[in-house]
Amino acid sequence: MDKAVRSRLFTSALRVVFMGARERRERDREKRREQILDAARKLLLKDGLARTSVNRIAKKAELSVGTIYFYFANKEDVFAELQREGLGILHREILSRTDGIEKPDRKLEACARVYLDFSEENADYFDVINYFLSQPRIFFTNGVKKSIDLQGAKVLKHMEQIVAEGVRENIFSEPRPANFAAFFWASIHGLVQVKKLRGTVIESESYIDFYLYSVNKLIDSIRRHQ
Amino acid sequence: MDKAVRSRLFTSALRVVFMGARERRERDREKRREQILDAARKLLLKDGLARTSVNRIAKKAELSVGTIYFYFANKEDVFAELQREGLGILHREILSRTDGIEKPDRKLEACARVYLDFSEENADYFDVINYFLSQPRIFFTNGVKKSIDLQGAKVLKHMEQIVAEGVRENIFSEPRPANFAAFFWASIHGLVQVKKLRGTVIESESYIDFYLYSVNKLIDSIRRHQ
Amino acid sequence: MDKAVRSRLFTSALRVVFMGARERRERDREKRREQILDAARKLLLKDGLARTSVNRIAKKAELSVGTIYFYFANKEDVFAELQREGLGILHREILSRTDGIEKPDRKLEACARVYLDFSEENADYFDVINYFLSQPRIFFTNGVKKSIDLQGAKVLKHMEQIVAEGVRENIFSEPRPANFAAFFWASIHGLVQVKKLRGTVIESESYIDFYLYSVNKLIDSIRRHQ
Amino acid sequence: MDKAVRSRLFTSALRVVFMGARERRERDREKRREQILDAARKLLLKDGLARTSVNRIAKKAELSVGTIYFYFANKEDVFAELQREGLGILHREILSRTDGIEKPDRKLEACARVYLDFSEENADYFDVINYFLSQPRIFFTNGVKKSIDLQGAKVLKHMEQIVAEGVRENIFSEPRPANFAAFFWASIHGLVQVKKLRGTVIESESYIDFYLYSVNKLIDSIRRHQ
DNA sequence: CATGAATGAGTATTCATTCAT
DNA sequence: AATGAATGAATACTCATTCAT
Repeated sequence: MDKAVRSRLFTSALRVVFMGARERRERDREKRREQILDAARKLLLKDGLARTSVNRIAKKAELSVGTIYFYFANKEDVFAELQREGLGILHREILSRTDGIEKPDRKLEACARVYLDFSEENADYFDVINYFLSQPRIFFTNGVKKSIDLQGAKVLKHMEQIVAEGVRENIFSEPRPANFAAFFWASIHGLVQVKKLRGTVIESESYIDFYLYSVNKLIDSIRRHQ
Repeated sequence: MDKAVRSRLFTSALRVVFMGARERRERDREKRREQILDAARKLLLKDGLARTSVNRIAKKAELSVGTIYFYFANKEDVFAELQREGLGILHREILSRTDGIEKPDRKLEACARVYLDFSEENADYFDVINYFLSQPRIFFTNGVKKSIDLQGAKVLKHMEQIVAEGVRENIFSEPRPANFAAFFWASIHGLVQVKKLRGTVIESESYIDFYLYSVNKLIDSIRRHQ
Repeated sequence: MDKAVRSRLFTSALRVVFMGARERRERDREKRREQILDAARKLLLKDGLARTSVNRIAKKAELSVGTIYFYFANKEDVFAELQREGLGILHREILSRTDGIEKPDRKLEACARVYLDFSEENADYFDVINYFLSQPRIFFTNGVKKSIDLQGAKVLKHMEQIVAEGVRENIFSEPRPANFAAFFWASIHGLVQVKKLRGTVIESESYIDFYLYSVNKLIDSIRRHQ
Repeated sequence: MDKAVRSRLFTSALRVVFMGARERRERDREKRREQILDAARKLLLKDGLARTSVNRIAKKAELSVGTIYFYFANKEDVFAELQREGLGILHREILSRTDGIEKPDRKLEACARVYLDFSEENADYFDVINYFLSQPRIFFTNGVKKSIDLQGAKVLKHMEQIVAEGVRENIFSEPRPANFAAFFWASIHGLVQVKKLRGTVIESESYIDFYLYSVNKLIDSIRRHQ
């Protein structure tokens, strides 16, 4: 083996080691963030926002408080991330479960079903979203709010397109699809929130019947009558 | 005078004295409770839920902290009382502002307007209601919970009656007025909650336009089409 | 012993007990305040303002943090009290040690000596005063500042009166005694502060000589020359 | 070529290479130090002493925290350097602003004015100086302390020379110019410190009037009376 | 040489609640 | 029945410093 070869080998070996180190670090960082978010999510869902402090997150994540602040600028930032995550999942879910459906009205119904399912199957994420929505007054700084709203907007945009599609196909009659999408979402959100009152205030036989009854009323309100 | 007579006389005399004292005590106790609730309410309306602590209530009421805990088991108990108050205000407001209206559809619209107004003008009462409603676990004693539910049920019942009225007058078509009332309320609750997103997710020109647009869609969904 | 007497005795006994309790409580409160101030003073002088936190004061005083805040509204309030105390002692000291002296110029010199002595014998209190004087920018809220300044003003007022006396006796010539008093105090304060530099920047044989040399220069500056 | 010769040649060759490298390294090191001090200075002037942390210096300097600790043992060490800078600025300022002035009494007055201006215009440098001066214990390594004292001594020396000059010119009468310089500086330092009390303790119309009134009294105290 | 992740004690202040009197 | 002193854990966030890589 001559010098040149040896040198080249050495260099490449070094590169591998260095690349590996940098990559590993990056991966470690991502892992730490996830570790923190996991702890935060668990606490939030177990004890509620009020009792989810940075100190408790740190303890749960088996990290120091300082470390939390190394990875996140704020307590706010931690929760914002969780909300973005949740909205992302919701969005993908909606996309995949409206994909095979032809008729726009069925698509809207599917959206509503996905929302209810999401609130049950991803109860944790739903609660995070719900938490901030039902929080009295502002909690997020503007920048963070914008970024969350953007994720939320994706969901709404999808519904809006379904409505527009229905209008084109002469199934729906609605001059402002965006408005209806917002209305639709606000309503099903309220309906899902109210689920916990079944048996007392909501007397209906079964909640799912009540939910679908309501969703259909919502869809009917833009259905074109011949 | 024999012993028995003397005894009876004595007992009845005692009763008179004790009744007076007991009644006075009762009245004093009620006065103190009111005094505490007054202070709590004032602080709630001035500083919001988060900044209304027992210590501050005590200072405001010119009583000691210990006294607060003599009359209320918890901080939550104080707010539970306020929530009942809030629901009472909402109920009376709805009654009075639907009173002069003839047409059931206008009445429903008025209900929705009252709800929005209440969330703005009595923002702190609204927050208290919302706080306890979006809380996952129950921490009220059964009696307290029942009494709150009762107040809430009154509101729904009133809406149900409006729907039933509309059905009788052939303006609405709805086989289950109670269901629709619940749906209506859940929807407008969601719509009010979503107000904080105006400007980002809710793009509509003005929130009130969006709100009324939505409320009318809701009412349209049970309107009889000729 | 008849009933009336017994009743009166009982009442008076009760009063004694109650008075005692109230008084004892008052004394306890004063004792606690002193306890807190003692701890605060010790820490301030040992570790400096920056390291004198409420938590440390509490630990030193063997009390809980909450208790500190029960007796003082602020960290600021604690230190303000210390400063007031110190200024009070200084004032009394100046009064007593200028009392027997006839000549105004000797009186002023005595003031300066008291200030130096105070900085040595009550080094702790002097340091507290000095600490806040040498603190960059504001530390106290307006109300507190006013109250401290009032104590300080007493000291200055006394010096001003000495100057005015000297003017009346034709020993001093100074149209604005208040101005001179402030100047005099500022100067001797600076001189005392600079004591720690003796041996390096201040080369003079003995510090006390340097101090008296300076004080006499100050007094000479208003002495009437015949 | 014997071993010894080879060795000597090798050593000298090495030295050449190393000297170059060492020098470059030295220059790099100096550059890094400067880079750190620049950042520290900027933060100090922008946010004040309290908010200038090592982490923030590192961020500002676009270096890692570790690097700061490679070049400076302490946070204090960084500020010690800045203090030297501050004293240097003060010295140069005094030199330049007494330069054109003829009369020694006017020169002294100018010194006093420079001191006041410095405390205002270079408030943060003044704070650093004051901070270390009013600190009770020494925490500088001897070398650092010496170097600071030297800078401070330069300022005093200059004042002493002005006094001596005045004595020679028969304007001043002062057997110990060094003593007076120290006295003068201690006094104006006290006067500047006391500025924050204007409006309460210092009642004078305007602080600057009070300051100049005082400075003139100081100068008068060594002025030869004919 | 340089990095930057990690630490954990530290900050002032608030809080619901207890309990001896 | 009422008081009010006392608690101490809790809050979000910062800091100087260390150390493996």
